[in-house]
Amino acid sequence: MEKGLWLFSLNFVTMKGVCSMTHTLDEKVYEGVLEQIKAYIEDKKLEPGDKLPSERMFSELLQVGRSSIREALRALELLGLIETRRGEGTFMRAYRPYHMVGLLSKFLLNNTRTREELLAAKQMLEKEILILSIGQLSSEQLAKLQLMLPEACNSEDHLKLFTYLFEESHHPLLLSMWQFICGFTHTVHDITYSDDWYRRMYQAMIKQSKEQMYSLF
Amino acid sequence: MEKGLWLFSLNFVTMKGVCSMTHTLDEKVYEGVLEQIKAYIEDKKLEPGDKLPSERMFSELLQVGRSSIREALRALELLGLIETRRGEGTFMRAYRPYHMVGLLSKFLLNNTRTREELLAAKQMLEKEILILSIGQLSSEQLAKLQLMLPEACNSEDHLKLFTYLFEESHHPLLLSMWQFICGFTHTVHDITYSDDWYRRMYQAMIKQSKEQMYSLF
DNA sequence: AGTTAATGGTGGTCTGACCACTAGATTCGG
DNA sequence: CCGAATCTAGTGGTCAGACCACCATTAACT
Repeated sequence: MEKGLWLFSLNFVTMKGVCSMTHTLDEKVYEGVLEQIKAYIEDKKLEPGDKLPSERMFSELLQVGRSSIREALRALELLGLIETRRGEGTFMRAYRPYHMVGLLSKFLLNNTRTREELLAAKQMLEKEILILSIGQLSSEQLAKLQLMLPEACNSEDHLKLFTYLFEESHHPLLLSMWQFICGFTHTVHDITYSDDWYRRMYQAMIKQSKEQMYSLF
Repeated sequence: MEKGLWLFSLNFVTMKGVCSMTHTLDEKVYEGVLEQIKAYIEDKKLEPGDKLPSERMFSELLQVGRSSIREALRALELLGLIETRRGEGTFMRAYRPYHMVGLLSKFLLNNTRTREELLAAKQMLEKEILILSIGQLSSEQLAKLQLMLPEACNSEDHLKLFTYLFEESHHPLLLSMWQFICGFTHTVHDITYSDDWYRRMYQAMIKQSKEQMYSLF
């Protein structure tokens, strides 16, 4: 049958220490499975959208129980690397950092959910993206930016403006972190900037002056 | 017996659509279990080191199969929230994101785009905590800080130094974010600062000069 | 030809069983 | 009486088999 060409090299001969140690001791099976699946993905050069073998197939290929396969797949799903559709199968998925950020934050915020922390983190991200954007925007982008300057202290406009900045700077990780925090601060009292603040921000952006930008915070 | 005071409210009576839908459709059982376990932890105020009920206990309490319990626990383990010891049980754990980080990094080695993003985010956090620390440290803390200045470009010392800063500033959210990112950059080539950099950073801290601090980046 | 019914494959879940391991109770020997 | 060896109950780790709900395809029927 030769079903094991790239096969699992761990076999648990547990009798009296006779144990073919391809794996470090105490390594759980699902961790080994994870390695093998990764190897499979790389070997077959699977890309987002491609279909993975079924759980039963993997189970037979790797010679481990289906539950172990499932635990490994669950890990990959948590990481946002695969997607499972009941009745269809398991598919590769484009890696999206926000998945990870959201997941993390969900638990991070259990211990640390003081308002001040969230606001500080949010402000930090906004400051950072402004600094990163300095000198990076074309005249067209600057014009767009000017149009987005809020006339009133409107939180929606604020959201739009910074979303635009994050997107144009091609930094999805920072964007997702910021968006997530915004999701929380939205309910509570949020920091609001004055109209003047936005104007000065825009001036600093035009003049490409980091000092002026920093002085805003 | 009254075993279900805070109990799971989903019960899958699958006969002919008689199904008490407390959960949104298509939610997987293990996701519901995750919520319940989280609620249990908060309700019982479990802290790092405390023991959780056994898998079989949870299975009976929540009226779901043990495998579903295990999938939820596996997720918590990946997130670094719990620790399982064979023959002993499942225990709470101080949050350490490195597990998930290690897993993820195995799958993202080749994505340079992601790598750059992570480094940028890391640097942003380090800059921020330095700024936040200015003027907040006592003379004793400054002395400690001075002792921690790395003589060589040592990544371990770097880690210690910033961990100290994050902790002293009582900003666990930023600390967690930073630690998480460090987990990634640890494996790959990391940004390193020169000895001189650390000295100037210390000088800026003493002089309480934001400008000097900013100029480091 | 177009609609409907049957089929096989898939992930999702539950059950029961066995293993290796640990800690505490029990027993034994001094 | 006390220390050491042993037994035991409970735990996580794993597997196998079974069922379910779901989906896509195919086969059958009108």
